[in-house]
Amino acid sequence: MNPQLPSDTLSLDQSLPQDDTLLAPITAQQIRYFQARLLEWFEREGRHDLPWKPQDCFSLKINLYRIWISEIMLQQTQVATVIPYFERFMTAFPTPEALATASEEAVLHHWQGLGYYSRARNLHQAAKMLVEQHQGLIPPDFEAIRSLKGIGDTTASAILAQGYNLPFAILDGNVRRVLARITGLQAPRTEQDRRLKPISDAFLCRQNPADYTQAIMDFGATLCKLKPACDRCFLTDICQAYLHNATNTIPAKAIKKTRPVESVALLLFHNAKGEILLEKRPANGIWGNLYSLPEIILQGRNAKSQSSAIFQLDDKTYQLTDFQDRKQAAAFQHQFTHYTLEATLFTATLPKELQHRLDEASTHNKDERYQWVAINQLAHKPKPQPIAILFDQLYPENDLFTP
DNA sequence: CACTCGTGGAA
DNA sequence: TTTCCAAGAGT
Repeated sequence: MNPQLPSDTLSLDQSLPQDDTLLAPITAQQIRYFQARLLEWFEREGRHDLPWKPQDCFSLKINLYRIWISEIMLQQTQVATVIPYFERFMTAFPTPEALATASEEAVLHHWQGLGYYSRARNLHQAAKMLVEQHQGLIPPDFEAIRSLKGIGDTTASAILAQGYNLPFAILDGNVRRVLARITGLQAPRTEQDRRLKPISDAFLCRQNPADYTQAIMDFGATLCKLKPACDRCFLTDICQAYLHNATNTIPAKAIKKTRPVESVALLLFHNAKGEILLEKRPANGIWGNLYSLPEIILQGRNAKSQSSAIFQLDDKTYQLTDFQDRKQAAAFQHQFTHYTLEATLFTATLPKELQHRLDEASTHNKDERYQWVAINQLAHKPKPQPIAILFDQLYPENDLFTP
């Protein structure tokens, strides 16, 4: 027996919150009924053709690797969006070793357009650790894989449940919707997740964790959606949210916040060779380590970043007003989840002393923050999506900027 | 623990 | 059109 398995003998009365936040008490009978109907439905109408599902033509190691990659891509991202990215990624990096030995730039390039780019950077780092410490084979050990960058509680559990058929319960967006509605859990967002953890554990079908985990996610993604299809649902007779006409208020919705606006100027410089100047963005903030155009913040989204200079070389700083021949060439808006970006594109010429400094630096260091790149090489650089779209418009003869 | 981090689908 | 938010994790 694996000593790390969650307890198989937990008592419902002790582990579940049987109080007034539930519309009705949870019973062992309700759980057995839920598992049986869910697995029966999954067998008949589940999504059995997802490309990361384990296949006999792959080894255990490769099947686990594919499940891992898919789980990272699927974080906060819908299945239909992920599938083409997954196929391209697997062609480029078919094994953990291939991913570990690739450059971060190549990994980010295959992530371009998918968003949340820290996933790609963490994945690359985790692949190196996996190859070093476990020969590329994801071990059946929760703590070991949980310690890898980018793998949290839900992803670790999903990998063990789907890859090793081990009884680890997940708590993702699907499970949150499904189980909050089935049990009728009415609680604010933070308290809700704390309550749902033991509930997810209790509902897990320990005879078949792999199918159960895929089943509850398929159910949440196709029927028990944000706007649920209760008219086609097979669980309305035990769904407390349905029985109390509360599927619209369960689970509790996030508090909505006003989106701040950030205004930036983007600079388009050409040199004598017809190359343009790209900025490799810092590793931490938005679009970390992606290549964009040199940027000046005109109006920040918080009080801290009200404005910034474009270059700071030695003691001299360059701001928008230093480029007196600048001409506005384009403007666009880009909506993030948490703020709105307003960008104005300017063409300008680079002062000669500044151009000399950049030429010197880039011949010495390929990882320099500012790099001259030929137009026909732009497609190979990982870019933020709005920058890729902008390049598509500026250089329509090269139509390879967006994935 | 509240905030940060992308993009596109759905209504 | 605007708004919400999806197979979350890191800080």
